[in-house]
Amino acid sequence: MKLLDIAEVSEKAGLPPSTLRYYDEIGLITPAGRKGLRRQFTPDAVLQLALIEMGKMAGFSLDEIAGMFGSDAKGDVPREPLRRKADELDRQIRRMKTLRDLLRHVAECPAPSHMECPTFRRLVELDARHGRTARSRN
Amino acid sequence: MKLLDIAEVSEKAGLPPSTLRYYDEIGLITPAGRKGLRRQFTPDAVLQLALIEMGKMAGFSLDEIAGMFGSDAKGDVPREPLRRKADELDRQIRRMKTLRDLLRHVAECPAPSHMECPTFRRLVELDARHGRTARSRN
DNA sequence: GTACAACTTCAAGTAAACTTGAGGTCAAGC
DNA sequence: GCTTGACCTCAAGTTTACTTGAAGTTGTAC
Repeated sequence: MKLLDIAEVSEKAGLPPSTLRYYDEIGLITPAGRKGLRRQFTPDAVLQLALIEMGKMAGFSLDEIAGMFGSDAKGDVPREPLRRKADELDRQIRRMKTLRDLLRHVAECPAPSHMECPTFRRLVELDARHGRTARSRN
Repeated sequence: MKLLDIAEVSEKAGLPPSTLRYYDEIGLITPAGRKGLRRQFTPDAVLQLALIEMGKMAGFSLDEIAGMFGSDAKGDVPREPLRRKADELDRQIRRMKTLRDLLRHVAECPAPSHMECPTFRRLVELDARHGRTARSRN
């Protein structure tokens, strides 16, 4: 299997080498080996990094991401937490759709101030009610 | 108009008073006035905070959020950037749906390692292609 | 009119996720 | 076999978004 060095992975994943070293340091990714001091990665590392980016984009911490896909070795990621994360994502997607609609509305709405626009208020209030149970990032 | 003191707003918004003070300090929210030293807020502050939470959840920085809804006074938030943010949100929503599907799949899939599962790989690769142009959080 | 709980300010501390820089190592091409 | 550029390590610095704590102030209830 052909191995890639850090610069190639960095390039393909669109992340600086310093980030890859950091991820290695915290155990989020693991080089397949070393050539001298230099890290060598399998091509799958690029895929793994795409996965990590996805997790970050969804607001998960690197720790959480490690928990989801990291314990590959054991073969047994607990399923129930994963389902809960998926449900959480569904709620988050709902809220993001509301925010998207809000932004589009504000871009169109002639009201002097958003807070005076009933459509705007309705959307925020709707979210406030449904968002109660959803996770907030910190 | 009846004003709320910081504890009431904190309670209704589900945020600690220290956070409200911090948001005030950075100009993200503005108390309607003071009673002695004490901040007094309009009921709308609660709505505004819900809006801020939504923005945070979508991965916007407090600065970006201020830019979206903050310059209320001027009455003229530039529309084009807002539309672009909305489009960005659409892409993000697409990726989050992929991640959600991935999580659900991993919770079900009997493959010994995700990376060996072709369904898994296909989903990640699909995202990697589409995610290229999308914003990454930092 | 005094007690006190709830507010206030301001400086410093914290956590996550990196980046930067100094000083060292080494594989590859000439 | 030597240069060189790309890698390495490790410590310290950076940014964002807060929290904490000490020391002071004040509206409200008694």
